[in-house]
Amino acid sequence: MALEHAILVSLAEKTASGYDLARRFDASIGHFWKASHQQIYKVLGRMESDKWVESHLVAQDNRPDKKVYSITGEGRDELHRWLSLPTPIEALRSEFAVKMRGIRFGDQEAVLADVHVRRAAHAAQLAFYEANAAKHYPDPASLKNDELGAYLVLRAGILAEQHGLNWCDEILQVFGSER
Amino acid sequence: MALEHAILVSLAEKTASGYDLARRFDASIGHFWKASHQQIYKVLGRMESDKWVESHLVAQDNRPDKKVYSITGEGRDELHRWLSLPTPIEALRSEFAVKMRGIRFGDQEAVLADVHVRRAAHAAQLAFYEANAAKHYPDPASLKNDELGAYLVLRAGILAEQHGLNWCDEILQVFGSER
DNA sequence: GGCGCATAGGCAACTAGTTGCATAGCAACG
DNA sequence: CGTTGCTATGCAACTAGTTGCCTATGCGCC
Repeated sequence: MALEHAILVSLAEKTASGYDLARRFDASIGHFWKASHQQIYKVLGRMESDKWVESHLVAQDNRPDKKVYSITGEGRDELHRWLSLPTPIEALRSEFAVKMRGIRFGDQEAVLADVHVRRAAHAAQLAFYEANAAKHYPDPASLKNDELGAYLVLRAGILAEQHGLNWCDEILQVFGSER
Repeated sequence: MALEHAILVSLAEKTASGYDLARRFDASIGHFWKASHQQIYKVLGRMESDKWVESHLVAQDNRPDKKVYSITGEGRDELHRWLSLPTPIEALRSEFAVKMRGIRFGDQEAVLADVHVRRAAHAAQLAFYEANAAKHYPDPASLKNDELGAYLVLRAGILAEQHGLNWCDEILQVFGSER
């Protein structure tokens, strides 16, 4: 499982409560690794027994108490070890691709309507990423070391959305329904 | 779950035994939906009780008997229904992206070596897809209706590998280790 | 004759992840 | 004063998928 390691990366960047992590997994990190808050709390518990992270309770004004987690030395060792491991090629699973493969067994118009919806979603996400890139990394040539990771995955997001957009355009072109 | 639907698409194209399906999920379909043979046999059993598929035993010479599955009318109805449903945006999960985000917490050289390995894998897969495309679809303009699905996902494969390749190149360029 | 390999089908145990729900404090709205 | 909504944490039950193992036929190789 890599959720542990995604959490380690996130906690290495900045300490956080389970709730904070859940929000990070809804936003920045969530663009390349999704996790529900239930899953996060469960895994945090296991990681704490493994001594990869430790927590302390923080009382807050006007809000419930929270448990702030931070990465331990052991956690950093594990992260370092994992980063040097060869990454297995991930099994990509695309329900959308399954549909495209089977398009001739369904209602072509309905499927193409879905393609249009996806195309719009890719375009919107691409615009969001590009605005982000322009705002936070106006000068990629002079990036600091601690910004490189976030920059690289933002670039991956941009490339991925362009890829998604291109494929949608090809599909629509093949069926001659560009509009 | 979409494995059922991936199997329905595959059986709608051509009847198959569980073993045949497992091989298809290792090859063509496997490029966008992975499944182990254990998972396939399990799901086929459920699909048969749901009347989406039916099987009959076929005795073979010099080989064990096999159970050949074919899609039923109900299965075709279900496939048709599913194809018209809006496709949820899939949660992409990239362990590799998690590593890139966390690269500063590990051994940079070791991680970049992994990037080189992945780059080579993408290049090889791209060459494989392109050879396939040249062989099977030399003239994309005159595709028959029953070839469109397979052609479109092959194009998706090509675009995806180019995307993977581009990202690896960007990473290596940022770290100035193109070699 | 033993070994590896391809074909063919499966079970059992486990892990990862999802869905649904529960609890609780406090703020803002009407 | 009740409802909605955000913060904050978590359990229970379930589903999907993985890992490891097993059976069996028959071929070719050494």
